[in-house]
Formats: sequence, structure tokens, C-alpha cells
Amino acid sequence: MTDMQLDDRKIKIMQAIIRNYLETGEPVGSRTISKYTDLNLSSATIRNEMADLEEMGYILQPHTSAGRIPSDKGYRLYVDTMMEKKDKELEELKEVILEKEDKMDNLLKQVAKLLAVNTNYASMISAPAVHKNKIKFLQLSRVDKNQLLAVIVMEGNIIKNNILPVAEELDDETLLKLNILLNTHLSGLAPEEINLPMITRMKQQAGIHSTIVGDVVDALAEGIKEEEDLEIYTSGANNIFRYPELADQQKASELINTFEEKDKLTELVQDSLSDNNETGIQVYIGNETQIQSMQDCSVVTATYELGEGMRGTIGIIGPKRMDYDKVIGTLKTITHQLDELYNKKT
Amino acid sequence: MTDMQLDDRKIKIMQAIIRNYLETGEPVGSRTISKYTDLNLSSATIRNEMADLEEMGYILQPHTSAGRIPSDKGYRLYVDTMMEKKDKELEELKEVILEKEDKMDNLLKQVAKLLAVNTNYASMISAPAVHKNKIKFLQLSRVDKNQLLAVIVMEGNIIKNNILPVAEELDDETLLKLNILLNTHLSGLAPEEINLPMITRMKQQAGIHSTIVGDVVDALAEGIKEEEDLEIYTSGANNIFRYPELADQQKASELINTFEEKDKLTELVQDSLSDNNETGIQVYIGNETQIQSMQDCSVVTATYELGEGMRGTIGIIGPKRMDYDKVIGTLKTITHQLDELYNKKT
DNA sequence: GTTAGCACTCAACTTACTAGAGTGCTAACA
DNA sequence: TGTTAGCACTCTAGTAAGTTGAGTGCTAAC
Repeated sequence: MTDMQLDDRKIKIMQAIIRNYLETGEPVGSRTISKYTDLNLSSATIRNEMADLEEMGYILQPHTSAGRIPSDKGYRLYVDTMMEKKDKELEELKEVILEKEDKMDNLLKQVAKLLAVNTNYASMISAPAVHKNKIKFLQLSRVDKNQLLAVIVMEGNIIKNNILPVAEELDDETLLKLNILLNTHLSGLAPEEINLPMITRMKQQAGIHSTIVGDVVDALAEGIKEEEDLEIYTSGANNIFRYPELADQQKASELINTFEEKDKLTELVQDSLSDNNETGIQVYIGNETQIQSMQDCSVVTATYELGEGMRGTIGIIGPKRMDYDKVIGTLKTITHQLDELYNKKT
Repeated sequence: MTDMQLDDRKIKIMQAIIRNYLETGEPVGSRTISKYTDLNLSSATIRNEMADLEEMGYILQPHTSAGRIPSDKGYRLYVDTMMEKKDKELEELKEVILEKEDKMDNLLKQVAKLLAVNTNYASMISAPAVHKNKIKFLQLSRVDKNQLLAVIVMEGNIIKNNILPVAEELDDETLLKLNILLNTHLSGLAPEEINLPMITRMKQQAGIHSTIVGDVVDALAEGIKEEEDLEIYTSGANNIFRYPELADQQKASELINTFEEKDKLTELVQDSLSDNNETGIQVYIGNETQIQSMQDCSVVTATYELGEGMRGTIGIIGPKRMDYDKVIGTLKTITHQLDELYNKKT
């Protein structure tokens, strides 16, 4: 009972079950395996082994007289230890992505779409978070009598704008002074390095215009906060209809909703960003995501990095029987491409 | 045959059929109508009338022994002539929207969501197109040795940024001069008013820095172009699962795809913007949209206007048997709210 | 340890039947 | 002439019963 071992034969059978199920989506029976593998065993023997595997929790039966399907534990085994890595089709995507947009959000949308189309699963991508990113340059300009424009350029040329209302009209000279003040104090810093004493000092130096300094700092803070509930783009939601196990009305509706609302996806992205394994790739099977509506899905995420401190997440959402090999390969490719793209541009 | 008239009684019956069908979504039979109306007619008489209405094309039978459902022509009749206008529930939404975000895209997303939640249909909203909008203010600043930042502020405080690479480093004075040059020539103009002679003149005045002037103009042009393939936000896509007539896999998949891809929606928005009827409200029933995947849907659109020349479209997408009264009411409310919001903010 | 054989199970499909809602038509009525 | 009662007919949706086939577990023999 408890001393059962995952010996070599069991592993081979397990592999055969999963491979077959990934392809067909149907429960697989003993007879199929008996032919599918090179073990030359009869279906009866396979049946015995399968009974063991079931007891061990790697496979389960939808109903008494059906074949077996992998359990979450079974998929996990497969992903962790049994998958073949293939490092091909790097080339295929190469050109597509490189010619792309310079605007960040368009690029991300394109990538999401590219992924969805290539894999036939749904995809998501989170905009890189910039909280560790440094301020490169600040500028206040007068838009009209009682409005100032504050432009903040961060490392990696991420730009934030804010319109600030002002009570008194400022002359050019004051504006210039304020700009110099702000830049000498703030540029080169990451937002999290800006502390209260620093702000107080700046306000002192700004004299009667201290409120403006306050406003600029607020604008900065807001820019950061905005970045923190990260922007997520999704694509290929309708791909879920390709997989009967996800396509019934109830599930489809909930899934579509999850893609649209995005707040659940944010959790997922946060999680994936925080967990630092060496490859940057993570696989969530079924309930491992903690997202109710994704019980019957698997999610594969990868972290990409543009320069220092700017990390985002790409993810593929599909049925549990997704083609993990291919998905992981594709994600690796794309993250490499993004790296390359960034290095070329700066 | 051909001399059949839509007399009073037929209209009343027609109305009863549609009302009933809007509520239930089931084909309605003669007996139901005979009770539903105050006409005090037997089901047999109603049957005769219904046969007429069918011949005239206002209703149809899904199959021989079922009741009747309205045809597109029937819905059209209803929307054009028979609908009760109700101008209520203006109040209910009032507060929700006013406290909202200052960032345009967030506002639009919120509005889309508000609509979807309130109506239980899918919604879309297009960002206001700015092509007629005037340039308020331009500014070039030096980010580092070989990069300039061009900020363009348009009327209504719409801001565009562009990073320009430059070959030679510019000193502060030249930069100031260029800024003055650009602002004196361009501010106050709508992008379409900027013509070639004007550009040439500016380049002349800029002397050796004429390439920069060219770059700025390009950046402007690009900003406009970007605005022209209009941004559209959607919400409530999963609401389609509430209506069995849209919820089967095939249709749902296509619809979800249409919402996601958005290019088809763009056509719709274009159309709705170009057609100027006095109310700004338009109803597309079934094939009137020309969008294949929306054959079984109706779309109601409304145009909103923020200041001069900045018009966008809001739309509700639902089943043909949508509650047209309510939808039109809600759209009117929202467009008013948007107007108000704009007036308050400027 | 492996396998052939057999009884058993159960979802999925087919077929036949029933109920009920609705129609069109005819004939009678006011 | 318009309205209505009545009736035969149609067609979907739902139910029940039977059939098929893939698959299992178990036993006994190799």
C-alpha cells in the first residue's frame, strides 16, 4: 500500500497517459496504453499498474467505466520531471516581433496577440513595473495662467505627465529656478528613495512656491501608485472555446469575466513576480492559482526584464492539458526577444 | 394582399407581441396576446391578424407550430414608432460618475463598466477623436546628451510625448529659441491647419537645427495618426451569456472575438459618428451593423461631445430583444453626464 | 510477474412515445 | 362582413427504454 514506488515502468505508463490525454482530451484506457508504449505489456498488466497509479493519486477516473485522466498531481509530476525540453522554433517568431512599435502599450498588446495566435491559448502580459526605476529628468512648464505641466521622465524613457493647477501666475525666472531645484534634488533617484526630510528641505528652498514642490512630489507619488496596480493586457480570450472542458457557458462566462476584470490576473502576476526561481518560468496547475474561475485551467508565466528593476510578466492561460513544452518554449523565446529589443533601443 | 394596411389593431397586436417577446425571449402565441391586450379578441381573430403581420414581414415563425417572434423589420418598426420614451433614472447614475478619475482612459473604462453593469449588456466606448483639436502648447527639453523630449499639449489638456534622438548636443539658449519658434508658429492651430509652406518657413528660421523642427512636426503627425485609429474600450462581454440566443459556443466565440479585436467596432463607431441625426442616438438591428458576428445582436450608439471637435461614441451591444427604452435612456443620461463633467473641469 | 478471459459498469447514443403549445381552416354566428 | 368556436394537424421538447461499446476489476492459468 504505502510502500508503493514510482518505478521506471510506472513512469513510462504515466507519461504515455499524459501524452495521450494532452492530444485527445479523452480519458485514456489500458488497451490504448498497451499499444502506445514500447513496453510490450498486455492491457491487463497496464490495468494493474493504472490501479496503483490511481491509488497514488496521479490519475483519476471520471466515472467507473471510463479510462483515466491525469490529476493535478499527475500534471505536476509531468511538468516537473517528465517533460521533454525542446528549444526550437526560436527562429519562427524572431522577425515578427522586432519590427514592432515603439510605444510601450502597443508593443505589449502586440506581444499578447502574438502569443495567443501562436499557441491557441489565451494570453496576458503585464506592463513592466517601474517602482525601482530612477528619475531621469523633471520639467515644469507653464501651459496657461493657472496651469502647470509637470513632465517626469524615468529611466527607460517612461514618461508621466501631470497638469497642476496653480493659484499665482509664475514668471519664467521662477519657473527656471524651480526646475533647477527639482532636478538637482530628485533626478537620479528612485521614487522610493525620496523621503520626507528631503521634501521639507526642498520646500524650504522653494520659499513661497513650496506648494508647487508639494504638488510635484504628489504627482510623482501618484505616478508610482498608478504603476503599482499594474496594467495588464490580454488576448485570445475566445481561444477557450477550442477546448470543450472550458467552453461550457458557466465556465466560459466566468473566465471571460476574469480576463476582462483583470484584478484576479493582477494577483497572479504579483505572485509570479515575487517567486524568483532561476528560469523565471512558473506553472500553475488547476487550483494552484487560487483563482476560482481558473480551476480547470493551467497558467504558465514567465518574467521578462527590461533593464534594471523593470520587470513584467507574460502568461498563457489554457486547459490543463495544454502543450506545456510548446508553451514554455514560446514564452522563453518571447522573453529573450524582449530583452534583445530593449538592448537594441538603448 | 398587397393592399394590406397597418391599421390600429395590427399595431396594438404588434406592440403586444414585441413587449411580450422582449420580456420572455420565447415565441409568443395567439392565445397569450388575446389575454395580454385590452382588445377583447379571441385567439382565433388574433391568429388571422398574425397571419397578416407575418405576410407583411413584421413577424416570423421559428417553426410551424410555434408562436411568432419579431423580425428585424418588426423591431425597426417598434424602435422607430412604437416605443415609449421614459426619461427617468437620470438621478440614479448621477453621483457615480462625477467623482471619477482625471485620466481620460480610466474615465472611459469606468464609463464602459458602469454601462455594462447597469444594463446587463455589453458596452463599448471610443475615446474622443481630437483631429480638430488645437495645439495649446509645445515644449522641447533635453533629457540627456542625445535625446530630446517633445511634449505637446492639446486643448482639453490632452498630452502627447515623444522622445527624439538628436545628433548634436544643444545648449540651453538654442533650445529656448527653438521652443519660442515652435510655439509662435504652431500654438493655437489644429494639426490639419499645419501646411507645408509653414513648415518650410520654420525650418528656414531654425537654420542648422531644421531637422529638429522636422522631427517635431513628425511627432505631431504621428500623434494625430495614432488618434485616428481610435481607441475603444469594452466591458461586460460576459453579459452575452445571459441571453441564450447569443450564448451558444459558436456565436459567443465570435462575439468575444469581435469585442477583443475591436477593428469591427471601429467601423461601427465611424459610422455612428458620421451619421448626424439630431438626437445623436442610433439603433442598429441585426444585419444593419454589417458585422457578421453581430447578426443576432442589436447595437445602440450615442455620440458624446467634450468641447468642440472632440467627439466619441458610446455603445450598448445586446440581443435583439434588448430593452431599447432603458438602453436609450441610460445612454442619454451618460452622454449628459459626460458633457457636464467636461464643463466642470475646464 | 504476466496475461487471457469474463462479468460487470456506465456514459452516450438511438428509438419510440407523449404532452403541450400553437397553428390554419371551416363553419356558424351576430 | 368581421368574429369566434371547434377541430385536425404540426412540431418541439421531454421522457423512458433499449443498445452499444469502451473500459474496468477480478480470477485463474501460464
